[in-house]
Amino acid sequence: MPDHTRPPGKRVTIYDVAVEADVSPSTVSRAFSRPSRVNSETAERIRRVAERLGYRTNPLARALTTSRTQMIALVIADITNPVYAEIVRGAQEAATDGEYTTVLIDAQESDRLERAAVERAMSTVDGIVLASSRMSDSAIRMVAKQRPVVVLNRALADVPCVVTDDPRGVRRAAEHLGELGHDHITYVAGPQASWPNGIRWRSLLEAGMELEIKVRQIGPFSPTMAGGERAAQELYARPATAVLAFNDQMAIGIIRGLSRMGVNVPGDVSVVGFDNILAADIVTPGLTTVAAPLYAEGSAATRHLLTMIEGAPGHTGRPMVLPVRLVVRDSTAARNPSPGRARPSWARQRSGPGPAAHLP
Amino acid sequence: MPDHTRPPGKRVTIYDVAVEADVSPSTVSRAFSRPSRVNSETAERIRRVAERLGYRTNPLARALTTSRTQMIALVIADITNPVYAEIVRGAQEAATDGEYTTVLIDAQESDRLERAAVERAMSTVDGIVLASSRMSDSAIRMVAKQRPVVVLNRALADVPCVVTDDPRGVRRAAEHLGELGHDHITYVAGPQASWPNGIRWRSLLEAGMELEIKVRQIGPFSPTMAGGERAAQELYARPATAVLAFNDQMAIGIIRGLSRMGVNVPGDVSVVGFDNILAADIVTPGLTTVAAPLYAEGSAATRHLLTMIEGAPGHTGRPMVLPVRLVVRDSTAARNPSPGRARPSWARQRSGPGPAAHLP
DNA sequence: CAATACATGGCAACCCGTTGCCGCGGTGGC
DNA sequence: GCCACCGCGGCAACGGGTTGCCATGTATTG
Repeated sequence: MPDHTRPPGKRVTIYDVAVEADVSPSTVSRAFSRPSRVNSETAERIRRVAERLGYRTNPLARALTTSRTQMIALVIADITNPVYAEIVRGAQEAATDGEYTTVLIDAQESDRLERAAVERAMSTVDGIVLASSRMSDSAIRMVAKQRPVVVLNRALADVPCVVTDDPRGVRRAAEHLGELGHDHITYVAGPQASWPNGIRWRSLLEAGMELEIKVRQIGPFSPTMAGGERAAQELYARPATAVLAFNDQMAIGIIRGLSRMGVNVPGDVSVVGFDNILAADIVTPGLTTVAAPLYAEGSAATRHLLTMIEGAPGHTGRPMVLPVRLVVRDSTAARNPSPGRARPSWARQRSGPGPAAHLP
Repeated sequence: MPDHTRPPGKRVTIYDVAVEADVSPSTVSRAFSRPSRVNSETAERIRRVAERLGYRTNPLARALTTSRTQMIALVIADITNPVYAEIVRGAQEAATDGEYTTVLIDAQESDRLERAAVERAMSTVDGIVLASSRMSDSAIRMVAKQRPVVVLNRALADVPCVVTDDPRGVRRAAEHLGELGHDHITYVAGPQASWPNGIRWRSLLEAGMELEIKVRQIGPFSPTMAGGERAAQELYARPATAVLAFNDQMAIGIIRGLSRMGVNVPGDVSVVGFDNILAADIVTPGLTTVAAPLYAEGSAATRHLLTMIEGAPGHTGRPMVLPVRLVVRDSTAARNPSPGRARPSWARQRSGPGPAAHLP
């Protein structure tokens, strides 16, 4: 059984170093926190003594007076959602570069849990990145009053935000589907509380207007594969040839659900997702999707947060917008020109009542 | 632009509460940290005053004397690896239940980064969970000397460990393949530095012995999809009918690689993975795999860590072993009985002289 | 050469709780 | 009626750095 108590001398402090280096504790302190404030030779000597004694500055004690812990909190909605992996990595790396440590908080899609965790962490961290927060605007503003905050994937007045260029992504997806001959796109909505969900739908409305493509919305559904499978059932009842899903997981669920019911993707229906998670590339068919720069999101949000912590104003004017791109894979194809092929229930149903309306 | 400075009175401290409640600061302190030590009416009064003033105990100041921060570090090898998502969730939840906050450290598969990050976090956390550490045994022991540590997925004398029952999982996989008529299993190895990799191979050797199945190993390959695709090429050159991959990502890569070369899974080759990541269920064909109780791993390791922090000895005798189970999907099938089908290079190569030499 | 400026280091207060120890008043035992 | 004990609260010393201010001693300037 390991022994976690240093045998005699406990922990090495600046006082120990001070005695050994024959200077006062304050000089030792300055040698580390303000090297310019002390003679370089003295500083060097102190550093050597500290090294020899194995001194490590105690971040807690330092934090007590400076109220800087060199830690930031990263709050994500659901760690099992692969979207966040890259975001976390980006944030983590930016934090490490700035000599900060990251406290990860998984809100588990719960407003309550998120608030409680943020509350608890708040006094310990120097700033917070809220990625896809489930909290209300006012709750976020509350937090932003007490600590520097950067919000990811959500625009919010008076709080610095980083968002992706979803309108452009949706537009590109719509163009792509239009070029394939689709004149009607069904948006499969995610959580209504999700900010990107609203943006994506409105962007599609707009794109449809300009491109002369009809659009409609179904949902909301849970933003998971299971949600997508439920959406597939509804899609089966009210067929479409082109579908834009709120995110990749739903898109994958939709494809699975449709396949199970005998509907072919992309033969009968084209499906486009959002985010470009890793799985988008390994499913069959490969998922056409709007790729968000996940790593860059985490990184940009964190870097901005760090500058705020260092005292920068925190541009709250307009959100920082990150570019997206459309990744075309195999889940989209030209609109099937021969409805005469043997998929009667599906093909016929589109155009009104018929005997085979609800065949498998 | 938000203002992060409380206008007049800075932060509320026990001293403010003490004045207002007309008691000494120590009484306020005790009212929160040792309620039994103070008259219940007094405590109640103090609590009300504190509430009114918006007092929050400062965890840093508390930590300074108690040297307990109520934080633990969770170190993972690679956050983009989906295996860790569930582990993190399990750990996170256990930590939250125990009123602890989690500091996540992503080592990015780098020994150096891991050591640096652990070094930095060490003085701030009460304990550390090392999930699939890339550090050397001695480095881990070093850390374990200074803080309570629980190691996940690795057995290490003198340090508490939580591992999965890989031998049993491998055994089950081998039995499954044996029942399907396979008399030869190829193990596709992951990183040699990975502790589970060694265990899995040795377990397969053993299981092969008992079940009278021949085994061989190829690799090592990187534990990623790309690594799996490279392995597929080698498998193509030296064919096999049954493959056990180090992990699911490699298994998925193998299936993709083989498919691209015209080899059918499971028709020509059965593939078994390890871990049962989410993607295992959504690829085509669905991946047969040894499911590790990922959530339980994170949870068990963390709970054990917390008991150690609370002063329990930390059973270092034998590792805690978590059960696994075989999840059978569609990537395994009976060994193809008709080598006469049109896949000459593949079928012939196996048996050298006679075409049917190794039929069941 | 006097006067001012600067570099350097020490002193002591401070950050905000925690805790060992002591004292005071009240209660119960004998 | 005396003493031991208990419940409760206060005092003061931490814990480990940080930092404003002052005291030197040396360098610069006029």
